[in-house]
Amino acid sequence: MSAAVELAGELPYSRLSIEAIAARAGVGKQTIYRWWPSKAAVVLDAVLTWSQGDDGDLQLPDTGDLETDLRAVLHATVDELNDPHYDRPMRSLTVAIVEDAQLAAEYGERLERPLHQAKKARLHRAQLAGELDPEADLDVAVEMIFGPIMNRWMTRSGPLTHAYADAVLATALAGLRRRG
Amino acid sequence: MSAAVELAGELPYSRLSIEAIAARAGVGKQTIYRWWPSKAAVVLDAVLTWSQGDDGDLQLPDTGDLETDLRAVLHATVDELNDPHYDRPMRSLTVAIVEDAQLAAEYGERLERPLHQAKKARLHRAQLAGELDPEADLDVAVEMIFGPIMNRWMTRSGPLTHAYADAVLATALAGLRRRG
Amino acid sequence: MSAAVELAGELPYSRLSIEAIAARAGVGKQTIYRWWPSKAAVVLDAVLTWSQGDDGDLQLPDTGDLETDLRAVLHATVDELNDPHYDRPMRSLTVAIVEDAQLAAEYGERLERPLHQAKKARLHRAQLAGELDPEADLDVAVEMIFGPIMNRWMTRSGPLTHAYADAVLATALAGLRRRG
Amino acid sequence: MSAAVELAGELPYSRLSIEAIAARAGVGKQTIYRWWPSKAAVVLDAVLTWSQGDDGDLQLPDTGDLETDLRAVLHATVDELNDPHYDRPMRSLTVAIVEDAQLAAEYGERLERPLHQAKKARLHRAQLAGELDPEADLDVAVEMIFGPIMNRWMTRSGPLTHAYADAVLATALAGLRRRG
DNA sequence: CCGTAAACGAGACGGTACGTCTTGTCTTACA
DNA sequence: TGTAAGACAAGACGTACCGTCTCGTTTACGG
Repeated sequence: MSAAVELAGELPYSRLSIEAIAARAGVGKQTIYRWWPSKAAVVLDAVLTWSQGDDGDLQLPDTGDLETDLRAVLHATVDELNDPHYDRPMRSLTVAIVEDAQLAAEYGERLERPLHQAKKARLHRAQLAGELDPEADLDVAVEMIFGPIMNRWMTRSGPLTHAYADAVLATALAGLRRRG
Repeated sequence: MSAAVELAGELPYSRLSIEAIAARAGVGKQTIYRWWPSKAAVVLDAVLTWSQGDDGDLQLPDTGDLETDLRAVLHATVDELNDPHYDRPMRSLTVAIVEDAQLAAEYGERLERPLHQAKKARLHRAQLAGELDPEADLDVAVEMIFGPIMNRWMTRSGPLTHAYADAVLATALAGLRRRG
Repeated sequence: MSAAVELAGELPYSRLSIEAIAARAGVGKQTIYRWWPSKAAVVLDAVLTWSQGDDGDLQLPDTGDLETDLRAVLHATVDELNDPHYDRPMRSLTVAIVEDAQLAAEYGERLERPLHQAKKARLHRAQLAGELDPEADLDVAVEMIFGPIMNRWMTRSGPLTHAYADAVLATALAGLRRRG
Repeated sequence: MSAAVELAGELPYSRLSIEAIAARAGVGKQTIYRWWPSKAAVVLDAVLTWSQGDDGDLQLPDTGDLETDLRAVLHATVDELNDPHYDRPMRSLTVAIVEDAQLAAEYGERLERPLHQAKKARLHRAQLAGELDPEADLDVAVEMIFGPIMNRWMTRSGPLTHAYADAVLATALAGLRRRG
């Protein structure tokens, strides 16, 4: 239910109760327990449902210039991460994932992997176009670009700005570009 | 109290109760509430106490070859992150940090920043030695190297191996090295 | 629950905890709070349940001789008050009543009044038979007979014996008998 | 300390805490524990201190007419019992007495007995004057007169009025007067 | 078109933990 | 030396939720 997303947007994960979700949804507790094994699973499904609009555009933009395209994606990502409506439910989900390996696997399968594949596909096209080193490991490459940003978001180790995203992107691409 | 670390090593954060910590420490609950405002703060102090041995060696190795030195540090980091005795309390702390901006700030101040400074100092020496681009933003540089690894640890988005660390390091340094 | 009576028979009221009653009854604390507003109310209901056997015999003996009948009742009352199994829960209930006017009202309604009415009815029959002054206020009369005994029990201002009860009864009846 | 009386006048016994008494008196808790073994003992001493003004007039009025004199005493007693400033601390003390036989003994010794003796002395003079049966047990007589009133006060089994006191007194004296 | 069974809302239940309060003991620091 | 101040271990308070378990009551499908 999307009632879970509402509440996840209002409360930190630890304050989020199945009881409250059920009440908000106008639903008996048992109905929730019938369909999900844990609060974490509810949150995962809630976030999945909520972000299902994204599922269609599993295609990153491709103008022919990788850095331009990725910059657009990173800026959008940064904007989302700075938007409380996205930030709060996502933090709840992240908490669940950090605690629970089982859930992390399901999250990886259902939400992260498709996104990862889309990013990797864009990098692969760039590699074929000679923009990137043909030897580069593209899984690592995706994580070089997005990992530092996600890490800064999670730990709030610094301000999450377009400028930061640009710096990360520039450095990562510099390391990934064709040598020699 | 280090009794908190013990329990944090046995249970996920959500199952970790102040009641249990107090009982294990042979202490009244009120004593804990007197000194810490929340479970999260207890966990932070517990981890700080526990890792205080590290506080002295705020000096990264310096053999003259940056990549060798960082590789050693990253391998050690990866090994720690793969050790359940370190992983479990650290995940508890991470959960607390993801949920609570206040705590994240305190964590940044007391544990992360000194480590960050040490890493940055090593990079700075490499920059002076001409191993890195003199224009490079070293804060970003540190996060380029450690961010992807921490992110993979947290989200378990892939195996956390020495090889992965090496790949991240190589790519990051390639992007940071002197151009032209 | 009659588990409350057990505990009320073992501990003074101030040491009697809802936690302990719940544990002894094999019941969650919330279940008690759901049904009773306070420890006092639990004790009242416990005593009511426990003494419900008495509810049927709301008829005092009537041999035709009032003093004989009342003596029997008073002796039984004194014996009960001297029996720890009765004394201890009853003291708990009394403490609750002395402290809490609300509870006193409910106690009066549900336990004391029926007993009072039964006593008054016996006195009324005696009054019709000419054993008592037709002008006597029978509510006062009941309290003249039982009040001093209950007061001695509560305050332990002296030994609570059959002889004492007899002396009270004799004096009270002397004051209540037909004048002239 | 008379600070205890203040608080006993504001709160029911169960809410009265040694901590609060100490704080109100500007005194360390330990100082209280040094001098009194329990909260009950503090309350007893507080009430004793507070009512020590009465200690002098251990003489009941003696106009020559017993009923008139006792009526005056009973009316004063009833008025006190209906005055919250007296009622509340006294209820606290009563609760302590009902629960604790030890304290009841001390209370009997230090507060109740002198009053009882004064009442008994007045009855004794009446007995000598031929107003009462020379055979009457005066201890019982005192309790016949005061017991019903104290009992009605404690249990709130009915309104505590001058009229009630008069009725009790009249009945008791009727039973105690010279027979034949 | 109706009987029946699944899923439902509601919410009581035995429990665990919360964060607060008080108890009686023990320690510190000042006067 | 004695006292206020207050930390401490212990444990009860009353509340919030947990996950399980009946309860009737809708729906909605197969006979």
